[in-house]
Amino acid sequence: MLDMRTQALDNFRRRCKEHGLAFTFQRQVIYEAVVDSHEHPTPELIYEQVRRRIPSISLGTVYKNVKTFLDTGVLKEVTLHHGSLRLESNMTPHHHLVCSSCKAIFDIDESAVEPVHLPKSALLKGFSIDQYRVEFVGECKKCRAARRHKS
Amino acid sequence: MLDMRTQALDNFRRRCKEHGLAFTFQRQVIYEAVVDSHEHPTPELIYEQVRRRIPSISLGTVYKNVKTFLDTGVLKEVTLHHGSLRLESNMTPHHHLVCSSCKAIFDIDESAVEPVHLPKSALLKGFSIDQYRVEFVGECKKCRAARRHKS
DNA sequence: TTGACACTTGAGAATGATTCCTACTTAATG
DNA sequence: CATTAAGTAGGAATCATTCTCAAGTGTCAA
Repeated sequence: MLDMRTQALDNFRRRCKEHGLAFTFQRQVIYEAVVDSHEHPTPELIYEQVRRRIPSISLGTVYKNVKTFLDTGVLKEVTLHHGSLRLESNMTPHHHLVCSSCKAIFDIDESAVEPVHLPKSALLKGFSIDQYRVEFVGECKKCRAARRHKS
Repeated sequence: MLDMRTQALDNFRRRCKEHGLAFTFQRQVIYEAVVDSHEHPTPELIYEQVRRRIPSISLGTVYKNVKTFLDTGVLKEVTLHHGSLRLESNMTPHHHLVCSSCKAIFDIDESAVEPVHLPKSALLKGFSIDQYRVEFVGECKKCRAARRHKS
């Protein structure tokens, strides 16, 4: 038990070093809160969890470190399109091509992708499935060109 | 040309009736702005477009009607998770099962879904693809049960 | 170990996205 | 055409997120 704690701490300390981040207690607790939560939490939820261990922590610190973790690749975000609602008028099933840099979204016709079957694990959980979409994430032509110019 | 306009208008008028919505000019212009934009626009962007035709329109009206369109199924949203950042600590490739009602997200192991090949259309557009994810959308056990109780 | 310096924290103000409220129109219906 | 339910503009209110700054802490070389 204590071993696991210590080990987790060491792991995180190493990870910070790898990513050039200073190790702080706040960071450790925030990171652990995300890992321990199996529900893809929001920053607000993390804040609630972390406050149990560090009552004086500020919401701003949670946001700042979440951002740092995202920037350095310690964590990921579920969707690249949080922040603002994006609308869709094509009501027929189709897939998406997303640029991770400029967030542009291109439609891909359903027929261009071979059908995906529902995984058994989904049905086991009592889920009813209405549809699925495949999201291909990459970099669009423009953004690639722009990045080359810089470097 | 004029025919197409008239036809589009009639189409939209019919669609409103089908969904029990009053037909208004604002609604028509907002809807057309979404359909004409091929970039999965934000409400703000729609607002800018619509203002060219109806300078007096208010942003609130755009939001309200977008919401109405979403509620009635005239439009869809690209992601169910705009609004707040959702974090991911599982850095290995995997897929998601999403409840359209409570927005819960469950992970599905990559091995549970047969590999999807990249569509040619993506490559044609000069896109470089890093990864893909499949998102299965449906209703979780809890939400289904809750809905049954109501009705 | 220590000191300098850069990075981090907490608190609150500021911003951006979205919803709510209200008084004033307008569309639908008979 | 009159009634009535629904929609509109405008602004205030709310929620999520970022920014600012003064005070505190981690890092690294000596």
